[in-house]
Amino acid sequence: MSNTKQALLDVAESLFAERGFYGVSIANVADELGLTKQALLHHYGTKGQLYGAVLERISRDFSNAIKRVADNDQDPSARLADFLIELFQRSLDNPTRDLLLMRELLDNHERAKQADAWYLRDFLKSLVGLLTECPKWSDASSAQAFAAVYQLVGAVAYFSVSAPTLTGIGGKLGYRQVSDAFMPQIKQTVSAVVASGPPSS
Amino acid sequence: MSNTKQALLDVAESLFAERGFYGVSIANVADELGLTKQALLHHYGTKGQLYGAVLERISRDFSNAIKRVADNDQDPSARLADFLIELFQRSLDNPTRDLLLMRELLDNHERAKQADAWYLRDFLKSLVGLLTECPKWSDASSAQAFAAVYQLVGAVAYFSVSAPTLTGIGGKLGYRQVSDAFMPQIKQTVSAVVASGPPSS
DNA sequence: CACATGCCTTACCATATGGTAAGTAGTAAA
DNA sequence: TTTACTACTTACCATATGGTAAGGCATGTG
Repeated sequence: MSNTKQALLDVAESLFAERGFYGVSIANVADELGLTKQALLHHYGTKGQLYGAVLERISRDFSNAIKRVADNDQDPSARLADFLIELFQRSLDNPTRDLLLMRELLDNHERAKQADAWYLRDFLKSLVGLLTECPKWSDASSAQAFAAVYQLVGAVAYFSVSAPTLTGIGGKLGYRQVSDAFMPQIKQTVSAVVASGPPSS
Repeated sequence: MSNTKQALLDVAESLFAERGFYGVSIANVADELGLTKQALLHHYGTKGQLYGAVLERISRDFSNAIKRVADNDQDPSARLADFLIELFQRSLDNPTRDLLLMRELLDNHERAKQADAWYLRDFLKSLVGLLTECPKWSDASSAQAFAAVYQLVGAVAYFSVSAPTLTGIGGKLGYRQVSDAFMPQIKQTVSAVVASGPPSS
């Protein structure tokens, strides 16, 4: 991949995350690099293809990260925690991607519905698998395990995209404090969920 | 408020939730009612004002719901659960609003940052207040309480906006099962959080 | 040298968009 | 009957947008 092509992808990822698909014109992206939009169209045939390339790269990075975590072999509950902490760390390191993926969840039901293409699919499958390996969860239905796991993933994703707003409300210091408190809190919740098993109906 | 004005607001809310501010033109909204966009501009001077009116109505409804729950006087942990269940119910009843508010969280940091205008502000304040009234949380920092509460709110909001995607993946039946499992799970997590207090550092 | 190929530009275009201006039909008060 | 107001409409416009067409320029390659 050429240098410009890569640079266009970077800019596009950042702008799409910030303002969404409709909020960004291809001219906006090209301008950022001092190019014309036709230069962009030379590398990526249409706006849709550019957006697709952005998603594809994210998806690729995501699967790699999953594999990395999946390869360690502790007990299920520890790996469960590791998975979620990996997710959380990635969110803190690269919050723009969470923005973009959240937008994708809102906008593109059609694409998201194709389970194969959905970036979270393998991740959730791994998590549910790990949870049902835990003693208290061995008899839980997959729907129960999924609900438990999705609750945790959702908490992290929502917190991540809230960063700008929370910073605005609490100031940088306030946000920092909450952010510091969030990670241990999630860990503790994971432990509690693992330890207590599915809710008794 | 005139009949048409109300109808325009309804359509706008639904479309903005579905496609976002930039994804909807005022002509789209007006067309839905067989009107011209100038009819819309007659009632709401600009597109931005229309969007503002949509948010304002949601915010109003939201505060009313908060007051309703705040008026019952059980013990803190039960009211905490009530608050979150109210939130969850509202989400299930009216998922489009969650979409719209999530978009607002992503798009409009400036508006969201004005704490006064942020729809969740009072809600979160109530929740944090209730949590710190619980015995185990009396010594927790406000950042800790906020992190704990935000985790729960985020879980619910994220689940709500995931509905279309989850339905697409698991089918209507699968989504129904997960959705049924989600509410008890959240309740249990609330209990666990309240009971265990902030994580020991 | 001729010629192709990759990267980019200027020109151009059809369409959509938010918004203004001006006017029309109906209704109600003076 | 005039006046005024509400709820619209048709006409129009400047701007932005995604995309096409065609060409320039550099770097190889035969």
